[in-house]
Amino acid sequence: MTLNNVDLNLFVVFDTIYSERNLTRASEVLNITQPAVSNALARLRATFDDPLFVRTGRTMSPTPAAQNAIGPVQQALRQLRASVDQFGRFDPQTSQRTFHICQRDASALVLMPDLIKALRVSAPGIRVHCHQLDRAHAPVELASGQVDFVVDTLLPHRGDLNGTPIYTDRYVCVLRKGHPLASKMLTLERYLALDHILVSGRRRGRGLVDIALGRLGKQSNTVLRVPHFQPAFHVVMETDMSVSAPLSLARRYDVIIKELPFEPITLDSTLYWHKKADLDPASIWMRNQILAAGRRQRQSKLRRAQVGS
DNA sequence: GCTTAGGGCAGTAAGGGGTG
DNA sequence: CACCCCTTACTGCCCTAAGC
Repeated sequence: MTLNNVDLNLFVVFDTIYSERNLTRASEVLNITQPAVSNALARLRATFDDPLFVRTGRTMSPTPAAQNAIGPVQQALRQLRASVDQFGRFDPQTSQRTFHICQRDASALVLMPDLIKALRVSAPGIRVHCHQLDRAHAPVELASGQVDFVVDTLLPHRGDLNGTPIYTDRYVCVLRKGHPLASKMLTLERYLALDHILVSGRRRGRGLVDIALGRLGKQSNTVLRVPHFQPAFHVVMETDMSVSAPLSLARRYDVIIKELPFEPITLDSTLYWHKKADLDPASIWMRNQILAAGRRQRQSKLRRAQVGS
């Protein structure tokens, strides 16, 4: 028996006849005429190559083959009905869905604690898997469904992706507590004299800070290059080196924060998703959760203190 | 895009078997 | 034997594919 040649409605008829043990009552339940049920039963008999139900007095008794089939059929129908009921709905309280998010460590460090804290309350069954951002492959991964969301400053423009800003951050200079410059004004000369850490996922090329300094005809003294911010902060806290990092991230460490002594570098974090997920209730719900975490991030920044110069 | 032919399914009507 | 109820034959409707 191949399923593509079988009308799956026949299994609903099978289940109803089994429950009612009577074709006339089954027809009333199914809201079709009795001969229609009889014809459906004839097709079921041809499909299963078994009488399935035989008349014993005034009832239709199931054959051993029907007895064997009814369990799996009823289980399959239950699953189908549950799927139909769930279609187009998303209940965060009961969902077991896993969301895959590609992002850099900076946005993960800023967004995830707040996002996950909120999810543990509103959606305890939901899982979040964060993946390292590969900007070149991110659009393809979104299109294939391997990844649900990408958080990045800028993705190559594609018509099949949608994006909305989450929060805007700006770069600041980070020093350890007790650093010789901790209580001094950070001038451009003093900044250029520091040993710097460059955080970049790329193996070569200038960072945002050196691009800005380049416009002034200057260059920082970069002595360490790392792919993530977390090791950079730990090195800063143990040495007299400095790192230029997003303010919202710097605030999470016990460090001295100074405004950069040149043109401000802003960073617009954007949430990207594929257009095919536009109307997916689960995707809509998660987008709102991420955007809400971004809003809370902005509000907490406004509430907190000024940065030194 | 329209027409037509064919297949599948449900409905009606009639027939027939089983039961009380 | 009357009644219940299943099966069968026939009909009409709908959908799909092929041809133009």
